[in-house]
Amino acid sequence: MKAIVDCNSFYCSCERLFRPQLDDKPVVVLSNNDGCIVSRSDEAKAAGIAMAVPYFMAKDIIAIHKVATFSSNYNLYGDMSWRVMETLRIMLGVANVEVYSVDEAFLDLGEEGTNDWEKIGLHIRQTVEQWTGIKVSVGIAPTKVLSKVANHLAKKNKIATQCVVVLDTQEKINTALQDTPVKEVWGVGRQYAKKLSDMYAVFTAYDLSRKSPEWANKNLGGVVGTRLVKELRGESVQVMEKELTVKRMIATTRMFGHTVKSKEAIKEAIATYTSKAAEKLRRQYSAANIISIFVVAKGQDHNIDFRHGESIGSHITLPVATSSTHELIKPAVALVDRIFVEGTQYKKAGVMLSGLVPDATIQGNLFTEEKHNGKRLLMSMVDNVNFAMRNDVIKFAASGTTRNWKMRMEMRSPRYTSRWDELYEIS
DNA sequence: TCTGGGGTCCTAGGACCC
DNA sequence: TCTGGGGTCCTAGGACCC
Repeated sequence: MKAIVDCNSFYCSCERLFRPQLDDKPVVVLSNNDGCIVSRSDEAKAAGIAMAVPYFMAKDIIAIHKVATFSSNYNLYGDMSWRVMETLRIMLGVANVEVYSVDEAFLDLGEEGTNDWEKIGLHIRQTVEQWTGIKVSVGIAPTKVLSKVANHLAKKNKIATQCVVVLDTQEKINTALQDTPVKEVWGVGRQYAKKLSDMYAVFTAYDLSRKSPEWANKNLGGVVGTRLVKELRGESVQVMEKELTVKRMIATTRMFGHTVKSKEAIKEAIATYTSKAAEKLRRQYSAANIISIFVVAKGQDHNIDFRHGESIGSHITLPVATSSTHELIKPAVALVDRIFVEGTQYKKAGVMLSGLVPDATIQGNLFTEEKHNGKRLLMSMVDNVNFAMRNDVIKFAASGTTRNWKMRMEMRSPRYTSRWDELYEIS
């Protein structure tokens, strides 16, 4: 059996840990730049605040219902996430926990059919809450996709289910699938949901489970759809990812706090994002072959995908893969000259590193001097100092010092669990 | 006036190789 | 007039996830 453990309104729950007076009050957390609402407590949902709405559009309803509002505090959420995952690893063994996202993990519960899955689910939920203070929902079923369905039902019905739903018989599975609109199935997004209902009269997860894998192969994106239907029918084809996987692409992209029209400011931002991306790169012991940048002008769709849109992006393939900030910054900043247009107001920029390889086995280049991924040791020291002291104590001059393009973050709570000078105080 | 920031997998088609 | 049969690698683009 597989389980998925999903933290309830994760970012809001983290904020409440240190403000228990907010426990039964509406709470929301905003995205970077205080742009949209990305996490809502049940009370905020009940007040009618939708997911992902722009903050400025929700301000009225927030005021009316006195909703506690926070900027996102990723240091806090990251640390709490680690505590939750560590609890699961201690309970089930490292090999049986697959961290799926900051607030979700799949568990492998083994195959014995005699287990009391409800009891196991409840025990997991209670232990995580007791050890970390974070409330979770647990879905248990024969496959990953079905466990997601179970989890969905647990969250929809917290009181009756005690946040644990088990689908261990075909009967329970069928009932659950009939209660689930097809668009809520994991792997069915907006496009497929529309196609399924408009063209094939598939409205519920149950309808989809009645289709054959061959049908899915033809009409639902090939092998992806095939796997999806098989999982809905109880055949486990999505295996647990046992090993820590390294990322194949690393991106750092941000909206600016205000629009920016000076080329120098754009270059500072690109240099800063490159430093951030390079840190992520070194954290997973990778080096990058390709560096891409993009900018988004004021009028353009801010959601534009950084891999597309030739006109605003540019990339360069490096002669030799590297993870050194200084070797990445120079070409990244040079790319700004290619795409910057004088007189344009920009609102967003980003850097993306790809063509990633392990930094221990970098392919040399016949035509360049061998440098051994220059200054790897120096970079490690910079990373260590920045980690131990404070973000960006040491930075590259190209990143600038004024940074008037930096994003807004006006309502962030203290980093209670990861900064000595921001510890929770009891008076 | 103000709308996030990351990631994944898969497929089709073109270039190129023998 | 006729014109093989495999491969691989890369890129662009489409879908999805949180």
